[in-house]
Amino acid sequence: MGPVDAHQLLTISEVVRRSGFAASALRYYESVGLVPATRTGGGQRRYERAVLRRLAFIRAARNVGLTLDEIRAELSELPRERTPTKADWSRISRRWRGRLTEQIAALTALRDGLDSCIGCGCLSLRQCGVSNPRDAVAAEGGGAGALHLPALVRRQPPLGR
Amino acid sequence: MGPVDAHQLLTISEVVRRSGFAASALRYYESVGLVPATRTGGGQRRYERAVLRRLAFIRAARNVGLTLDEIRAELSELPRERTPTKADWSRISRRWRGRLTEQIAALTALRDGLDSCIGCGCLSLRQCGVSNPRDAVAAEGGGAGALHLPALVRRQPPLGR
DNA sequence: CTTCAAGTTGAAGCAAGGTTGAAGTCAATC
DNA sequence: GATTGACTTCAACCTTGCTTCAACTTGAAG
Repeated sequence: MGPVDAHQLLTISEVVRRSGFAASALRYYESVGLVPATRTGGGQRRYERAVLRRLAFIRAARNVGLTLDEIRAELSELPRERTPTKADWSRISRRWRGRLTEQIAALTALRDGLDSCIGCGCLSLRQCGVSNPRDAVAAEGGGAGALHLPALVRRQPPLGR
Repeated sequence: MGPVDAHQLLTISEVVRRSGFAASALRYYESVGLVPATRTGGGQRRYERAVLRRLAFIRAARNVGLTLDEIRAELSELPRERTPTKADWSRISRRWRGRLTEQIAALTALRDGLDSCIGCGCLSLRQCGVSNPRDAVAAEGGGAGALHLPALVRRQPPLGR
């Protein structure tokens, strides 16, 4: 097949090549309503050029740590089928920035807590901020100052509903 | 039952209360060989006090982003059943520190890339470092400098291989 | 027309880290 | 001795974000 002529519609393999997403991912994205595709008479997918931008947005959002659901929400906030303005993008990227800043702060706090622990062997439930973010202990003596770890960072494991 | 007497063995519910882990998690940890428990004649779990420290270690390691497998590896590095020395702990926490520092650097780079994008609307596959870490594009014109995002940070969502 | 890479589908699988439920047991109290 | 609450096991299920498979069809080149 190949990138033959200056068609305005792209085959899935061209989108794969140009976006870096796997074909299976593209199909999956279509199935969950993230990335639209039209079809040929025979049922093959044809993508508009605009999906490349959409995919770039998706990848960026994934890098920032958003789930596909969250991405869907953000995408739906961009007025359907008018090219996003700088104001749109600016609003969104400011939110992402805040999110990243939070994550950074949390990790930094964790690392600094760790620093203050090195060599102390204090890894005790009651006293150590690194093992005891948010003071999950309740009774058992007055808790020392606990490291507050925002959920964003704690979110690394799926958490189980 | 309750924390009746100064037994040296703890029931599962006491460990739940004092560690903050769910009982189901404790059972799971035992099943994967992370946290040992003895049994009463009737088959109920009894925990030694030391497991509280072990659980604290596990929580701290989870916070740092280790998987249970990695945690098992680190725990096995601590000589079985001698109380870890400060040197042991220091060695480990230095590793964790490095890991956190990497994560922080990656997030910071991502945020700065975002900063340089705000308002530019440039979210294009070829040019935008935020959407194009590691330059996944191959051909299609000379790629601009791409943000290198270590896997560590990308790991926030479960990832599915 | 033939050929064959490229495309299609739906269901199932994987990875991690648990949770939930059913069905039954233990232990301490009324 | 009966009730109650804490505990047990085991298998099945959950979530996210895809990938893989098998079996078939399209479509463009020769």
